[in-house]
Amino acid sequence: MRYPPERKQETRQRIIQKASRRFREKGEKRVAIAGLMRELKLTHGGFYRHFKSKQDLFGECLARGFEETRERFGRKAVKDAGRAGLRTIIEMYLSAEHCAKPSQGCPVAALMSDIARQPRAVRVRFENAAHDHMRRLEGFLPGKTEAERRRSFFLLFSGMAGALNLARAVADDETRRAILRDARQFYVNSFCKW
Amino acid sequence: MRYPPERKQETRQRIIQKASRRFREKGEKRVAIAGLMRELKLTHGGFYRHFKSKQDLFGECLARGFEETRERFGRKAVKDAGRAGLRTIIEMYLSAEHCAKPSQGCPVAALMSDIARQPRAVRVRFENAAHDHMRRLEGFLPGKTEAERRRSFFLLFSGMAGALNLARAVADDETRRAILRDARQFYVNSFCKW
DNA sequence: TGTACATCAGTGAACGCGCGTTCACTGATGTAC
DNA sequence: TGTACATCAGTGAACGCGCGTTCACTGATGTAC
Repeated sequence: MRYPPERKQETRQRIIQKASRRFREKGEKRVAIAGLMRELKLTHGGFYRHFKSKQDLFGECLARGFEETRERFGRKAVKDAGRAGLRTIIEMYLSAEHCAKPSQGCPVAALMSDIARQPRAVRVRFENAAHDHMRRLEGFLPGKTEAERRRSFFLLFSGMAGALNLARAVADDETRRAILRDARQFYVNSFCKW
Repeated sequence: MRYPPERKQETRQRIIQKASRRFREKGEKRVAIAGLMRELKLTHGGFYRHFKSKQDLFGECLARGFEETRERFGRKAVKDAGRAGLRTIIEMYLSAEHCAKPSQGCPVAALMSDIARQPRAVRVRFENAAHDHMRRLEGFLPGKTEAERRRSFFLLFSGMAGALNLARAVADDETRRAILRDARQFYVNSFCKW
């Protein structure tokens, strides 16, 4: 059936949104196209009208993941520019809530090792999305030059993503809370004092 | 055929060693039992004489991964106790070489997001292996009490694992080198000055 | 305004493949007598 | 010392399932006349 012209873009965006969450929740390999489309009340065949391949979709989903995270965490931070905003961002990033909901949080934290294993084409898209993400957070980052802020961004977010992942990996709740608490303190101390 | 009694343990260890490397290289989902056994010149059926399931093997492999990393990185650091040794460990952990060879390096860095998605039983084993790893590195860690050293350990290694993963994820060689260089500097500054 | 045709998002069967696990079997070594 | 039997690491076919991708088809809407 033919549908109104804006419908295709809508469907495409619905697929990306759902997939982006599923990927962050389950990992790249554990999300299946057919299951994904079924969740959207579509059939798997139509998928290839929107994406070249599963990998292509995965690439899109990384950028989308950053956007979603900004919407979730950025909003509250925006009222406080610079240092205070950064503190808010760090505390939200390393919160018990973000830890408990990988599907709605930072794609780097949720998909770190998956991304590292992707073919170059996907990693190029990841790098672009990460750079774009950085530019949108630049106002919060310590550093006088762009290069310094870039350095802060990569250090802070890779470190926090590592800590968050470790917190997700351990089995004991007390250990998990301790990891998050210590990391909040450490990253606030290290990055909110410039 | 029946084999000499020590043979079974040998085979078990051979499986763990090969699997541990394959897992770190490809991720949990992309390693297949049959392929793994074929690499060892065995057939897949025999696998279940040694392990209850693939998950069971994965659990074993995490502990083995830590051992291997200690053998690789610890040896050079051992001559310098404390601060100087820790600096060596940090520089090796964040080296271009470790970055390029996930299969022979830290299992946390290689499998971070995979571990976070495992069922509780596997995460319990991971946590135990991580604690054991910490105890063996305790002599290098800053902190007066065991709790302080534990805190240092989790902060330092989760942060470094995040940075290493990010370096592996980006596509551009220059960006990768910059991430590693900045991280070496940051973690040496933060942890080798107590 | 009405009619014939083109478009193309979405359908669902099918292809070819790989995977984790089970199971009846093999046969060299260990053990009981 | 010699013989009969038990053991069990390893074999390889089979089971049941899921996956990414392709493709002929459908049919409501858009377009040309």
